[in-house]
Amino acid sequence: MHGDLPGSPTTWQAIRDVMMRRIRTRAYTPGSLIPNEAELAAEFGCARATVNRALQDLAASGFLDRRRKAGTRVMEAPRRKATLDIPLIRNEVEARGQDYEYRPLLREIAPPPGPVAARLHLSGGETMLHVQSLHLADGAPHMFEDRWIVVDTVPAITGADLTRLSPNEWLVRESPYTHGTMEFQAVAAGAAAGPLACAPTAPVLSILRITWMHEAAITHVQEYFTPAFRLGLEL
Amino acid sequence: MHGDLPGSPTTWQAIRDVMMRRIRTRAYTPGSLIPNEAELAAEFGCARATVNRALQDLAASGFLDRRRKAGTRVMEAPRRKATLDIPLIRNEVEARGQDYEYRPLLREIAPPPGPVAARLHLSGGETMLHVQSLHLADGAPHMFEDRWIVVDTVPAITGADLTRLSPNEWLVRESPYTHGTMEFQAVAAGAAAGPLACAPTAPVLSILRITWMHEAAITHVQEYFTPAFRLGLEL
DNA sequence: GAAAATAATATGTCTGCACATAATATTCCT
DNA sequence: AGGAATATTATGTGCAGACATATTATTTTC
Repeated sequence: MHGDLPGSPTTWQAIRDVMMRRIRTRAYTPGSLIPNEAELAAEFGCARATVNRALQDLAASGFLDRRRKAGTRVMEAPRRKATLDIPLIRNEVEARGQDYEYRPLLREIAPPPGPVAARLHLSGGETMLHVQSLHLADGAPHMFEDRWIVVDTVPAITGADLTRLSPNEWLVRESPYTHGTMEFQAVAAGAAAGPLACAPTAPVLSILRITWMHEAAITHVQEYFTPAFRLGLEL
Repeated sequence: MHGDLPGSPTTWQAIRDVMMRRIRTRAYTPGSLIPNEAELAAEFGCARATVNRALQDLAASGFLDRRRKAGTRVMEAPRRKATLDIPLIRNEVEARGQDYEYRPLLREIAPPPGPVAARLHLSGGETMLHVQSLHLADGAPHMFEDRWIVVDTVPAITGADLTRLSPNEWLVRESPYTHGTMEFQAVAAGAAAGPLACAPTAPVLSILRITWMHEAAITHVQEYFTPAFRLGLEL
């Protein structure tokens, strides 16, 4: 069982990688107990704290399940988590080497429509900033966004210049959020067909995103991507 | 600047949470340097290693940028990464309190079509297992999957009983993967319309997933969800 | 004045030790 | 036998000290 570390430096990352390999290759099978920290420390020739750091990392990534006294076991269904970073549209477009352009289409103060108010836990009488805008890549429509912002939560938004900076970029910079939700679905382009220059029946990927500052809703955005768009991510 | 910890226990998580709050509330502004580890250790009245553990966690989460000698600064655009766990369809359905059912539709040995071969870096002459199946929730169609499996990479699959266990569940149990990719897009139901019992023009969410064992492709799956489906996740 | 050598600094990490905490195993008592 | 008290065990976390490493700042050299 020895021979995995050829006398190499015993950093906690190195130990994590060896353990990861053992999990992947099923040297440790799903559901089984792995040796305890003291034994592993002896095997790797390092301090127990170093093993502990490595195993904590794997547990945080969902590959191990650790419980005091019960020991450490390999997770049955290694809940593969895809980490999908949510880049600013600008960065996403520019990362592909394309030119980014932002075009504001509408800006008004209005009360929220029923579904928006409901999702944000509002009564419906609040003052909200309603913004529609189009994001372009190399001059072609890329994404149309329909956004509602709760003015009470982010008062400074009313004074923001949203002609050059997109509301999302402004919010990211000026208004941190504590949590939020996202929903992906496929819809017919419908009202977004005009700005996206596609057929109203064309299937488009739509993302609904809602963010919160503690119990106060910040914003509600529905994004409609151009029909050809594919959202890719690594596992 | 003191008074954040009322003499409470100084665990690294507590320190992380205090620092997180300072970032969120802009006590530390984006782009700015925060005090170094020694200073923070003095402030919190703990060892430097404890502060280090806390800051490493925040850096791993993307809130801080740390560099030797340069110090630690708050990330300009806290790249929020949504972690989307990829549950087995069975678990996803059952988590909603619905009955899960799996129905195999097709099973054949065939060479891969061009696009599949290209994405898996195959020549096109390989033996592959082609499987189509339908996943149902409470008796209604939920997802249709069209899967190609590289027999050379997973020889045992040819002997697997896929009439009761879905190929995905079999693969998760028997064949670990090293990495993979996912792509989301909106498409017209098309050929999936039959199994999903919807119009061929209905917009459906489609996920393309490819997994690898080192350089060898394992499987290529195209999943088509029922039109009403929304994929939700937390930020 | 430009390039090279040197110093200073902040983070990265390991070690050995101590004690805390949670969960299980064992013993003891009635 | 049943239940409560106690011991045992594996992980969780803290501490102080030491050295490694990357990067920037400073000084020296030609």
